Amino acid sequence: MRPVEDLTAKARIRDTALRHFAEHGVKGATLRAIADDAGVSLGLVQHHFGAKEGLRDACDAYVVAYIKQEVEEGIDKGRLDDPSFVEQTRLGSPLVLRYLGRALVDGSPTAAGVYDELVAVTERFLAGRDDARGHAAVFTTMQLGIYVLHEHLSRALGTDMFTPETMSRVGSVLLNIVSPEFVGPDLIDRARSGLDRYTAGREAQDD
Amino acid sequence: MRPVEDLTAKARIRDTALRHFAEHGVKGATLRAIADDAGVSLGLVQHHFGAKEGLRDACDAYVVAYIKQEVEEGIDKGRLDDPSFVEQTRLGSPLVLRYLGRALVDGSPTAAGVYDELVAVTERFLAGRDDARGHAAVFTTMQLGIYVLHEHLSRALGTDMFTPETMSRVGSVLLNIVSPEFVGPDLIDRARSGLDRYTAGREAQDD
DNA sequence: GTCTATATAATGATAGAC
DNA sequence: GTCTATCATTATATAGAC
Repeated sequence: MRPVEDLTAKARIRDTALRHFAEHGVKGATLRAIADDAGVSLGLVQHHFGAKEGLRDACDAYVVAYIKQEVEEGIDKGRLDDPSFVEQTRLGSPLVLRYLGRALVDGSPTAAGVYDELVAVTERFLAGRDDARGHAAVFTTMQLGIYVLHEHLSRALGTDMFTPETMSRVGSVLLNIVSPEFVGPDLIDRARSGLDRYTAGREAQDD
Repeated sequence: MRPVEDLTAKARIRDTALRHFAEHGVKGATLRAIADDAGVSLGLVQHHFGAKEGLRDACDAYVVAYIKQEVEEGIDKGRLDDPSFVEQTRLGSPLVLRYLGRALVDGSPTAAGVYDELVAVTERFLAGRDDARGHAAVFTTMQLGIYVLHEHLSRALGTDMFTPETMSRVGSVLLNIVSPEFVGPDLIDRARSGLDRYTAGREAQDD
């Protein structure tokens, strides 16, 4: 994990904006607060990103690229078991997911595109079912809803939902709620054993 | 259904604010646009509600009172089969649910209270289970997520999700996704037959 | 690349007339 | 209760120096 001092000012501004947009929404966040928090002047923010819209676009693009890369490395290249990959995901994903959730509510076209893609993937997985699209859409929406409402879920659970322990807990609960009929019993089993491996690995690591 | 002209200006402002806050969030909505849309001056908005915060509080209070009344009449008084009650709910609920979803994201303490209450009710229902609170929290969050992300779900489904037909569709899909083990097979059956009655009644009504 | 200073616009809040 | 006019504040955008 590289220290923040190593990042260029531009990257630092973008990272800070990601946090502010995720927490307050695009309207609620201010360029001044972002500049202050990133340790630069307001002018520099404008210089690098032109307008607020430009900064938002940069955040959108970053998040899409991040997700794309995670999918490629984790699924396509099968690095889901690689400890360094898991660690990297554990650190980077919460912010990206919080940003994505908020962007969905704020009406970002880019985020809408990600949503549509997730629905399409799920629909292909459910191909042949009765109303595959409806099931894919509702299921995807419910899962994303967890990230969008992370603040409330965290309050209800008593801890930040993005901590590894609570992510395990939420994942486990999810597997109990979803019908095995729906996703297929074998997939549920695979997910459950994957979750167990993750939890076990985390506990070993924390020692 | 009473015409809008019958409403006092104050009620009209509040109704309009409900829509604007639901769509753009509190930060994104402007008092001017609300005043224009309600057909009154900016000054009158301030006169009736003092500040933006006051208007938001009024909306929060209205929504809580609405939900409370729906629960009382629908559940406590068992009017769930009464056509006039169903019709009233069908007209009023979409806006209230959209507002509630957005208020949850905007961080309204009142909305957070509603969320907590819903989790508590669900937890009592699941009492005795392993990690009842966790299951109640995740399940409640996923259901609310559907309302929060209504815009995207509607796009994915190809129609506004708050139309009666699509509400039926979503409800039906939901019953397929949730494990009978989780809520209990008898409740699933009851919900399914309730949904069938609702759908049948609606179709008869639409003739 | 980075900063300071300034201009411009939008928005919420206030005051007072009718 | 309702309006118009004005003020004050905040935020974004621009210009230009270093």
